[in-house]
Amino acid sequence: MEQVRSNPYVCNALVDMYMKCGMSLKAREVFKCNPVRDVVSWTSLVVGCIMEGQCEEAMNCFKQMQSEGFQPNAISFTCMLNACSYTNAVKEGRALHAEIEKKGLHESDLLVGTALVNMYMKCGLLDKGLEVFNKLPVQDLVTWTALIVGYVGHADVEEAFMYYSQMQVEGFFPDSITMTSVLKACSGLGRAQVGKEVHTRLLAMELLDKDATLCNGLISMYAKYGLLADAQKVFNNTQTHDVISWTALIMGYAQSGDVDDVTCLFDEMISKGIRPDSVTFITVLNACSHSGLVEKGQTYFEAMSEVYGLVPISRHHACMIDLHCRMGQIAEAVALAYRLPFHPCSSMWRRLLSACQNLRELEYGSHLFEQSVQANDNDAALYVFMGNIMTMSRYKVQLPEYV
DNA sequence: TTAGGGTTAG
Repeated sequence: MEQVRSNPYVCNALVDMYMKCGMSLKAREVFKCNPVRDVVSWTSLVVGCIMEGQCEEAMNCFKQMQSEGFQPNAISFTCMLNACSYTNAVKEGRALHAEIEKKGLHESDLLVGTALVNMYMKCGLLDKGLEVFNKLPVQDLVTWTALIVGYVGHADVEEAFMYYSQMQVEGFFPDSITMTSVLKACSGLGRAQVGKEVHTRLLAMELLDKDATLCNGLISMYAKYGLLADAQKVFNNTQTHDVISWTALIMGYAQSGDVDDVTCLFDEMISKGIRPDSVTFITVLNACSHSGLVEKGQTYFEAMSEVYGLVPISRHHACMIDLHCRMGQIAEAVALAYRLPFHPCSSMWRRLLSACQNLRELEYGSHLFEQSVQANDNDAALYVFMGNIMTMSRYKVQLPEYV
């Protein structure tokens, strides 16, 4: 065993394995015992930190590696650029870019170039990402996809489609990762026809049988456009359904206002052995709220924690408050808000005050207004609601005199 | 002999 541990290659592989298995303490132990630490051992440590979401720690490791005299290479730069893109660390990313340019690594190594493009795009510096992309001596499918993903991620879907076309003109054939992003762009484009064309393309590429993400993306896209028959057809033609496929379909029906279909689908999902999750419940509770089904909503809300062990978050509570507000049950809505396990957020205060405005509830309104401005006195909407409540409740009180 | 690039839909 000692012989094995004294071999630097074995030590590096061990650090990498432990880090990738989430055993960072064990990895660090092996790292410390490594007789010949080098840029590879340090990089394994850096990658492990990034995988754990400890990007700041990754940057510290990178600096410490340099202070101990190890020069970063193309691989360590690539890893650090990833850390920057995860954390939006533009300043650090730019500093790495400068070092990379000094060494000419972006020109000699396409993986470094792609990581640079990706870093700028993820951080929202789209023009800079495009500039780096254009200056690369060569690009490949991954580099093009990084560019497209960047535009889609920042809701610039027209640009994304433009580069999707240009990529193909340049002779690069999209794969399932490219298409996942293109599909996401279709949902945000506002033109269902383009989505249908992408669907036809996916069928021709024979990607749908192999990729559940693409199928779910298609269901979701059709649901968003209100094309329920198309969403249902993709769902029916898909071999296996997970909670995401079911919820996407349920969302489509909820959007069309058909609460009976929503509850039927929910029951069917359960009967197939798929457990609903937090998002499924937000969808179902919203559907109940829009249809004014207080008791049904209450039943789902209780089942969420009692049957499925899910802890309601702010959005679930907001649905229940909204449900009572819609039904004019202001006392119940206020009671819910005061029983929350956290302070009501500003949208909840606004929802409650808006209900008071509609109901001309001066007493509840005044009380809620005081509470809400104590929590958030910068929200101008609260003052507007209160002004309206006062004006309208005065009208309500005076009304009998004029009748 | 060991470390690196693009996706995750509801």
